[in-house]
Amino acid sequence: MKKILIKDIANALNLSKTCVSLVLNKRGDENKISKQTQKKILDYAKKHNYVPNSLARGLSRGKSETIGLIIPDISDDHYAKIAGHIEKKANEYGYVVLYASSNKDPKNESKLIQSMINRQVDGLILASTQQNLEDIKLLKKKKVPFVLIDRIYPKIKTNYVLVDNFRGVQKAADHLLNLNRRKIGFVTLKPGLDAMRQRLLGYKEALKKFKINSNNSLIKELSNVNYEHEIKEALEDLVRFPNSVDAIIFSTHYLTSLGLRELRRLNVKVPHEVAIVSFDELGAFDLVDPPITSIKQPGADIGDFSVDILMDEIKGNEGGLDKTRMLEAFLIVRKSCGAL
Amino acid sequence: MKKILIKDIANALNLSKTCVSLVLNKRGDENKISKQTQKKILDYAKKHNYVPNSLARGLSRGKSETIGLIIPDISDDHYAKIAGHIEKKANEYGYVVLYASSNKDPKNESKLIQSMINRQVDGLILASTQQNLEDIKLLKKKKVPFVLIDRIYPKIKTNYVLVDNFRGVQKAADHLLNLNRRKIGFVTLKPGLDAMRQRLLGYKEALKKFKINSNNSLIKELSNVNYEHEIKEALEDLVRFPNSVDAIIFSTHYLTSLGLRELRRLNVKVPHEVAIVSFDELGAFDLVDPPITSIKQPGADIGDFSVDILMDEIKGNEGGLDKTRMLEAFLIVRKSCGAL
DNA sequence: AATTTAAACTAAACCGATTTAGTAAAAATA
DNA sequence: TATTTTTACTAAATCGGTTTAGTTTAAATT
Repeated sequence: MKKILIKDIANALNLSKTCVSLVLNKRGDENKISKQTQKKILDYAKKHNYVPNSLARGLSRGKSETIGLIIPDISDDHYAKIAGHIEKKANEYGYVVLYASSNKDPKNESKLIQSMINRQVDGLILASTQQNLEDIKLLKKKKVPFVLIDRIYPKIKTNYVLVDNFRGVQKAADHLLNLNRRKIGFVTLKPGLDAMRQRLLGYKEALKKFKINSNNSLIKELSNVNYEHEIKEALEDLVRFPNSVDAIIFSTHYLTSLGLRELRRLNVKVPHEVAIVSFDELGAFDLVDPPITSIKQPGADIGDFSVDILMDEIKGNEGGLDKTRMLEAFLIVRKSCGAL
Repeated sequence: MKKILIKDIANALNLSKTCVSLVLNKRGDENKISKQTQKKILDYAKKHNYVPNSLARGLSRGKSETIGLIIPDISDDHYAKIAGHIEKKANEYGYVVLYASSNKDPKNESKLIQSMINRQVDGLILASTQQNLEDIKLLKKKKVPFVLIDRIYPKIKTNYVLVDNFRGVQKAADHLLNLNRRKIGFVTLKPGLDAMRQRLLGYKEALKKFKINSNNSLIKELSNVNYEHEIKEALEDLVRFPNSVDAIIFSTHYLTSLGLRELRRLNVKVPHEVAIVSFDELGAFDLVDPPITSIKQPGADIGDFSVDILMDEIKGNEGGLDKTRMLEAFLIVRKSCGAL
């Protein structure tokens, strides 16, 4: 029951390695290997359960039927969902996924890109830390097929699969405004990420269209490392006079969770006193008290489209068409915004 | 800026490939390569940013510094968390993770195991479908280093990292019993998985110790494919006379979510009329109305221990000591059980 | 001075595939 | 019948490393 190699098949059938290899790669006909010989080889291979050594094959062909996926953190709900879809779709194309989490560290990300490349991945899908301009440029120059998801490098033209953060938040704010909420707070993270910037802009744009002056004291930008503490003060400030907001938009799901806990502590009635909307959601948001109105990101589409584009890229099409797919985020209306 | 190979370094410095390879693998001293030569090689390599081609290296050494991780589904919260920890820990050991989801299909799992092996992974961590006895036996026979997590094959002695499902549920039931709930329902999946069997046994054991006869009509075993529908009828039956339960234990988090929705639809007051406890939890369970008492699985430990054991296994120790780590699950008490 | 030993490397085989550039024998054509 | 084509393969190079078994030169020992 030990591993069987091409050489073994060749020896057993008194044929050359070449012949066996050709047949096993379905290139027997075009190379005029007789039908009988082909059958003999195929049968023998099946019977002895031959499977090629992917490393050897990858080495000699310079490809590996593997794509690399680098994300900030696989244990984050959002990325886990995307990863699941990417894997499924990649499998359909006959590819396997090698994944790695950068843990939001650009240095780490850089190493991982290197590591993926010398593992001969055929392409990369990357939710970048957004602080790796040089690596991305290099990928482009080296013509490594890749797709950036979720995060944008404004200076680089390439393949992107993005969510329309701007419109997403705008929808949420519109919704609140239409429900006659006028003092809307916005709790977000400092704009290290373009996504955060876009969400803030979407918020401002919505207010503008309603002819409401955006008031900076209603906008709370928390530090990426210390948000768990900062959010307490931020919410107290939003809720108290003179701000006295009647609604809050949280720019990401974990801020929502933390924020809601805080609002409860402050004895603020949601949604009567303050309505809330969350960008992105967690599994049980519909069961929360109150169920949380969320802007839902299309995780399945992000996964599917990124693989589709990557496959295009891999299959030659080196025109370098720089495909960008901007996906819509949807508002899921529940009770927390006061609509129901 | 193109890829630089060992051959290139050798040529540039007028040395042999052997010499360069030895030095780059830190085997220069033991092979008596002069310090100067070593420095020359190292400097040149650094300067030109040499990184070995992992496929070539893997092929020739028969190892790849990669471990394979096969789980039912990466987008499941529980497995995503575990995967995150496995990756982190593996990285500490200098390993990379190749992951794949079996989607709960044994055939698929079987293929993935094959695929991982001919990618020369140095070891496997496997949350099996539990219907792959043959493959697991084969792994053992072939002495492939591997660790099974979360799922057990009672017939196979090998390395396991498991959660004590029995004790976990027992704790939950004890807790409810101590709160004077006496008619406790148990909603679970048909016991395809040993974990489910253990949870059921834990429930029964707790009742037994309290001298309560377990009543089969209080136990609802739903089909793995159709539970979303079946749960409705199951809950109605539990809640109505003559069953009229005063508590329910759900054997996994998604049953809890579905179940809670259903209880709301039935206008059952949780926890006043019916207390609930969930095995395993979802991110926002503390925010749900009411916050859900859960039996929390030690995801971090599962990840860490499984990698530790696997590394032991890989680093020789072929004694085949069949290490088993049984981890405790903890009860997190919140309002849904009526305690607070 | 002859022989051993040590230092500092190197040639070539190997890992297990793929692929290029043939070749021998049979069949077709002139 | 001699030549060309076609059929049905095969030898050997290649991918980019690692590793085994030497080799050469200088230093140490007898």
